[in-house]
Amino acid sequence: MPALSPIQPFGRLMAMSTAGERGTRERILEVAEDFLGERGYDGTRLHLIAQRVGIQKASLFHYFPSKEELYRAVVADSLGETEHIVRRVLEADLNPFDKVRQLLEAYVDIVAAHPQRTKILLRQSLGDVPSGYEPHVDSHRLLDAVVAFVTEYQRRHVFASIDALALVLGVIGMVAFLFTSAPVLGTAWDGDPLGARGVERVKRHVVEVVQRCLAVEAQPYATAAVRAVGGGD
Amino acid sequence: MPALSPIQPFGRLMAMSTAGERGTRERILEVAEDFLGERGYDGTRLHLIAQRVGIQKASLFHYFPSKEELYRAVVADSLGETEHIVRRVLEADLNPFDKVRQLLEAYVDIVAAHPQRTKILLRQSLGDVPSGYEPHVDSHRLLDAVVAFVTEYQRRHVFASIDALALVLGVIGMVAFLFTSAPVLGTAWDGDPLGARGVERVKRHVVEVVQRCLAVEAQPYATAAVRAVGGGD
DNA sequence: GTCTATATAGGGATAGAC
DNA sequence: GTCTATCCCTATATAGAC
Repeated sequence: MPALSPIQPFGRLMAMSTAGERGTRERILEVAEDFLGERGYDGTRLHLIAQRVGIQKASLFHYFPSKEELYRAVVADSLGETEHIVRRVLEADLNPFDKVRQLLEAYVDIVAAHPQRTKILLRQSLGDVPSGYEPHVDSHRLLDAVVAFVTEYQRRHVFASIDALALVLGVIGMVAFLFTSAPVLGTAWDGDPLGARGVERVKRHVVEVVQRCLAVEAQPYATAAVRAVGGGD
Repeated sequence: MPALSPIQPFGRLMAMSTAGERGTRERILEVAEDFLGERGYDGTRLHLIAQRVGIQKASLFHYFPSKEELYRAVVADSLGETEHIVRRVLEADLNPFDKVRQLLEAYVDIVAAHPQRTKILLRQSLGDVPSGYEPHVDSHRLLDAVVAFVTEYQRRHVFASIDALALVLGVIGMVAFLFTSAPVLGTAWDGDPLGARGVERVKRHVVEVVQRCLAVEAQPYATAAVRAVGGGD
């Protein structure tokens, strides 16, 4: 039988059994990710995971010692891929505004491709984790890297001096909420936000917002603009 | 756990029992709001609510027929106050940019004053509701009203023609995430985001972001807005 | 209206055969 | 590695005394 490493950075890609079939363990992770995103940790029922995978509930415990360990495995998996992709863009050789664009587009793509993961991370920030679970330091590292990138170009006056940490955190929340809320709140949203057109729409919007926020020289427009147009009715 | 807000919105004021003392029912709602925000619907334990209120678990069922009904009562309460405040600003007689500012400041204040409510609403958008629960139409109405306000001034070319629905939804997500994530993710965030300074920081940031987004002629790389100001009228 | 005691269900986890 | 059967606990909810 194949060696199943307990921790798998991008495990799903390579942890195939020698028999060539797709690992049951990987299938469990997929299904669990779905349920954890959709229903949260407390709302996730192991027997439903087993049912969808097509095994008995007890068999789950052959692969994961507990519900909490299953949760940790799912989270580690999710974070790993996101970090990998974001870092690659971050380290690319691009001019800063293009890098911002690519960073955002890549991020939106990830979120759109794995909405359940995003929900899990959102839930984490809400404190929806197994009791006694401490949030990952990994995500901090990634966050810090992005903030550092922004700050560096602010120092050089290429980006406007907007609150960098707030901007980055805000964008994460913005993207996450756009995708998760649209099915519920967005009656006016045209079509499925996770569909091709929806993703493009989110992408376009987020890029525009952030580029406006980072554009230098665009500060005192607020009241000025409205007066210029003669607004205020 | 932090003390709960002394402010009593709407229903809680009048739903006194004939016994005449300060409503136990209201106290239950307060505590339940706390737990529902902090732990989610599935994660909320009735016996803990009872414990904190200082009654027996069974007594809860004297006031609410079920956990789900308790949840509905909490949500109705929360939504009511938010809608009331936002609408008041929305209908005020202000120039559009000032209205945007006040709208945002009021919203941030509400969220900061009742972080648990925000979490509950965020959780709703994640689908974290009692099974068989259908999301509120009320919030749609409010959302539509805000979007209509933005759209109207876009039509008049006072606001830039950015995706209005995405902007509004995005801001909601942004604010919510800033408050909920900072305790978890924001190691670099200076102090408690829900403290006075944290709230001001969020407020300042959100106002800046949105005003940049709505400013006409402030395309990335462009300096049109600055020229407009510099040139005077 | 609040309590004690209990009913009932369901969930996570284990034992052990195959 | 997967199954059946079951343990054990906790959670919602009810019954009924005071």
